[in-house]
Amino acid sequence: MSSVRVRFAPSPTGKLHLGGARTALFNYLLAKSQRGVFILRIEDTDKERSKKEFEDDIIESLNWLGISWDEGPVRQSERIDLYQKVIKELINKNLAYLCFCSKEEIDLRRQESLTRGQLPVYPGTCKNLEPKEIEEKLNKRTPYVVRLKVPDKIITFKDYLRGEIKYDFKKVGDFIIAKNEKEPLYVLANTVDDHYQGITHVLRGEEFVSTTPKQILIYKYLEWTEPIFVHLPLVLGPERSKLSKRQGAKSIDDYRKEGFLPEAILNFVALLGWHPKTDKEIISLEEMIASFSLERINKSPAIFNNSKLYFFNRYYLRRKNSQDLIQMLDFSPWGQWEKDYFRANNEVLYSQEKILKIIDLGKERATTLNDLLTTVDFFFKKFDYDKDLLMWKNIDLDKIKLNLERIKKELEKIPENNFFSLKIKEVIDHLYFDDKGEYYWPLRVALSGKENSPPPQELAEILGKVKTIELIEKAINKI
RNA sequence: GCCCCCAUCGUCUAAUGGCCAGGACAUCAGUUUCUCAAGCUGAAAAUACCGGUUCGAAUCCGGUUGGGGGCACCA
Repeated sequence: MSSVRVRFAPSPTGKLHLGGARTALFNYLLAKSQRGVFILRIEDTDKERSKKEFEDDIIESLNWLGISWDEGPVRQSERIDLYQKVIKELINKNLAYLCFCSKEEIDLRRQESLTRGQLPVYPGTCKNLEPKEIEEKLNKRTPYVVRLKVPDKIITFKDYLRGEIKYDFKKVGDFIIAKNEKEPLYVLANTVDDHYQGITHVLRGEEFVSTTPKQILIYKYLEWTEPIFVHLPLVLGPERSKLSKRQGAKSIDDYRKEGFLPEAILNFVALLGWHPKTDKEIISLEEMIASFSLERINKSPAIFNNSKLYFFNRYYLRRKNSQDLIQMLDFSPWGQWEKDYFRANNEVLYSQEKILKIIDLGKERATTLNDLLTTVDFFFKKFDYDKDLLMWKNIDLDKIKLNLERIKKELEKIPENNFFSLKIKEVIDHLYFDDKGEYYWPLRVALSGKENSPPPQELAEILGKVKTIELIEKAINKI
């Protein structure tokens, strides 16, 4: 059995989005699960729309996701000679011909057909031009395109997921395969590359089903073996239509910038149209490779919803090693905080160890990398709050003040080298009779300025004894 | 308009003729708890509709409806 060779063949006309990432992932998974080869091909035949920046974005996004390729990137713009050779061969075999009809002419006819509710089929005006005529027109430098002759019949082809699909070539007419000998169109260039790169399985979006018969015709004309076609169900946006920039579809790069983790995106996207055999949905790239199979891809389009992506991101973020997280976090606001707070007070920044603890607390409460630090921002900036925030239930502020003073007194007794959350908690737990909140709540507000925060004893440990006492005093003075 | 594809909880999906249609996210409730988050327990929630085949249909067939894709000198 010949080994599997697949490709991901994006056109660099936009950034990589979730749909493209899924197509890339499925190709990658098929290759890896079969010990095959995964090729990255950049389909940049459209010079108008292809941009280097998009190519860069696609490559960077794939790298970031951890989807690696074995061959490429191969750019179609660098293989023009190959396509030219094939175009010539098709013409020589009288399977394709030069068409000198002007674009305006064709467009006009199409409009007419469409308004009459008919299909715009090319009538074959240039199909049987005499060699002399062709030569004349070429000498006059008349612009032309290359059309493929289509048989007057219905052909059926097999899609791996959908089975036999019928297609009537009468409804298409002789279609254009190249703008000229050096400028092939998608149908041609894509087919030629798939053939010469020995592609065994074409996994691509469902939007390509209708071009498949055209490509199959080329395979037949050239007596090439067809690959297996697997048209993936589309990933639909919340508006229930194909993902596009137009509809505000976010790029992988956008998700990265928003603080999403590659493993979350991968896990999320893998489940769009595919499902492992078991109910285990938290699944790593390695596990996907181990359990991937084409049979388990389904046919119906998937509308993605963000809440599950958020869930995955929270899940992976919580389990991420804080040491690794340090490298991934955006610390640029720290400069500002440092100036505002630490420098001004002539204090030292947190030790590496304490930063790790801060991240530990933040990652439990964050959805993305970006809001990790903001959930614990009180560590880094001056904060203020209304004294009413110190109030717990209906207990009046005088009592709260008393409690804070008691906390302060007790904490002052703890030696600095034993100022740990466990010890702090132990001390506070000796203070209350039945309602912890009378002590913990005002302490939290004193240390964070917020009504929601990680446990106050954790905050105290990180802040250190001096800072903690200072913040408690500040709270006392407010009342 | 024409051609093609698709159809299970709100969303992603499992169940490839046969046990109460299972899981995940989201939602709600309880539990835990000083708050938040996380965790744990539970609830509500679906086979689009109409026929047919069959002892038996989410599953096979036909139609209806709905959704999507395509109809470029884009990919």
